[in-house]
Amino acid sequence: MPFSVEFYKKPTIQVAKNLLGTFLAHESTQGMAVGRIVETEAYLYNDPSCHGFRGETPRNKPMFGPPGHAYIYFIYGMYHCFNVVTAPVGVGEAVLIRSLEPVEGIDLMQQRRQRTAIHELASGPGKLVIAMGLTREMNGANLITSPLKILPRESFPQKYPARKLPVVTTTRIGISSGNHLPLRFYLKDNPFISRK
DNA sequence: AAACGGATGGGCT
DNA sequence: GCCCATCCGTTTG
Repeated sequence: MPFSVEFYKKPTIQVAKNLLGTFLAHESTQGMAVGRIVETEAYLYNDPSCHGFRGETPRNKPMFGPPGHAYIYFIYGMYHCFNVVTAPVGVGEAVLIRSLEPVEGIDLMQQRRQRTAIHELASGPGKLVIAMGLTREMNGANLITSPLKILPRESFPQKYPARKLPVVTTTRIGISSGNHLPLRFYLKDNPFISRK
């Protein structure tokens, strides 16, 4: 069962931390792909590096909509990044999903990525969008009712039994403003994060 | 092991 | 016209 909207209504930094250890699942016509979220970044309305900072535009529209939806945008002419929308309607905030640990549908991910090494499949925001088969058309998708969902930490108890998950907090990657803010979060010692 | 640069196109000042 | 919330192969130390 996916999270209800209550999960996404909490403060954005809280959601960014709570997403660690949960699972992103996409059921496509090609098959099911599941990845464990191991690295996130928070983007806040009053932060110049946040797409929502200068107000709503056609591109960032989903950020200003209800929480619990996808915000997928095109970057560097070649890639897309996937975000989870947070904050109330009218407030443009989101959590960037930066890396996944492949869990299910690994053969499908390898096919989509044209790579065999497990560590290369989804250890970066552009990579995971490809591995999971996310497309531009899924921008704005409802993460509770659409084929793209987020599942709680307890969803795969045989592989990931309940335990404390130490979280490291540090600065974000690839931005040119707000660099000093402690808004990047990842699971300590996890080998699937994009960068140390 | 780290640094570098090319690919490639939409968004916004 | 410049700036990107990136990735990957190649070069350099």
